[in-house]
Amino acid sequence: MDAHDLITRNVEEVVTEVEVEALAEDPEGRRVYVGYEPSGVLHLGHLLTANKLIDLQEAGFEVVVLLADVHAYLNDKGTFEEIRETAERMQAQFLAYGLDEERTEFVLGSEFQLDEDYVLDLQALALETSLNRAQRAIAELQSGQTAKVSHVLYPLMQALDIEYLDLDLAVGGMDQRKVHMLHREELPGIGYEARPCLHTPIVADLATGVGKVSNTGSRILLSMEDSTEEIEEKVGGMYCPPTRDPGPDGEGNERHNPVLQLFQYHVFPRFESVTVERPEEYGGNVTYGSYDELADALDGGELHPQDAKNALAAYVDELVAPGREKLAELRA
RNA sequence: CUUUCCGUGGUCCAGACGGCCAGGACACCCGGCUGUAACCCGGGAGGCGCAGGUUCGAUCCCUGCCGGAAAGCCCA
Repeated sequence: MDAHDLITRNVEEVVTEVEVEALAEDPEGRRVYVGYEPSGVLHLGHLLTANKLIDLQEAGFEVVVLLADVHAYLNDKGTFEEIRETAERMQAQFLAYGLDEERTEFVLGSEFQLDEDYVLDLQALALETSLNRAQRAIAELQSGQTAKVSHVLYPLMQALDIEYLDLDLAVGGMDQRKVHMLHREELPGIGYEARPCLHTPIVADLATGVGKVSNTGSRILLSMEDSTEEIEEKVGGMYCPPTRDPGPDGEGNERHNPVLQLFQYHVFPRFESVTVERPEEYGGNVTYGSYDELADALDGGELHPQDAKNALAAYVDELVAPGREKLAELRA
């Protein structure tokens, strides 16, 4: 796989193609980042962007992981002390998951976001940006809650981080695209150059298959701390019609097949092939060399959802195991 | 600081004259149906912000407190 394919595989949006193609010409030593609000336990959502970072690392990029403690603080996630503690655990889990320690730089937001230059640029950006524009870029805001001033500061800082971390590329889920667009539109206004961005897809709700909507926190959440048994149980409960393309639900919400999505975005990028173990009664073991082969088999009825789930649970377990051990170690 | 409005299961809402088991939707848990899940069917857990007062009796009326929202200037 060449650099460009590696950079853009499983990506939902590339902003812009031209800029990213230019990066792909000579990726060695380029800097890319993802920012995360520190969270004690990684879940599959984190790992989706982490997979992209691993791809980019393989393509020659230097990876910066921003542990956004100040952002978490602005989002009312606790005291700085608590937040930094979870940031440390988060870092350990990312390394256990497979980020190359030699080529990954972990940066705490507070290391530079409180510097005078940064703060003054933040004021400049605040002067440039309409309240409405900033408010629309806020990623997560509880439905009933009223926006606080901290909430509009949040996206402005994200935009500025990309400059201050001296990056060549920004990565985030589709939920971050508004922030990235704010960055691209407003940063030139204060004298900086906008950077290209990659947006990874957002996997549908594991329990219902509904995409985009909900965000109320799914019933099923697969995380680094799940035991093998918990993973089997959770995967067993996932929504999985025997098709690639489930129709909309009763309310007209678009649905996806999250079991297939996990194979596509989490399993195949990290394994050469996938072997589904099945009793003879159901046709015996089968091996798929690509996501499409597996998805076609499910869609065509040759692969039963239960068997697909059994295999998925086994692979997810393998992906999560190193991080799970690391967590146990940290807690001991 | 002052005024007004609001505070019912996890969430969003009902509720009455003060008394009758405080209802519903969605979510959640258990079981059935499916070789998975969903759908469907059956069952279940869970609530009146706090403290006083009035009353035979308060989730409902009164006072205070806590918490949330909006307003305060000019036009008058």
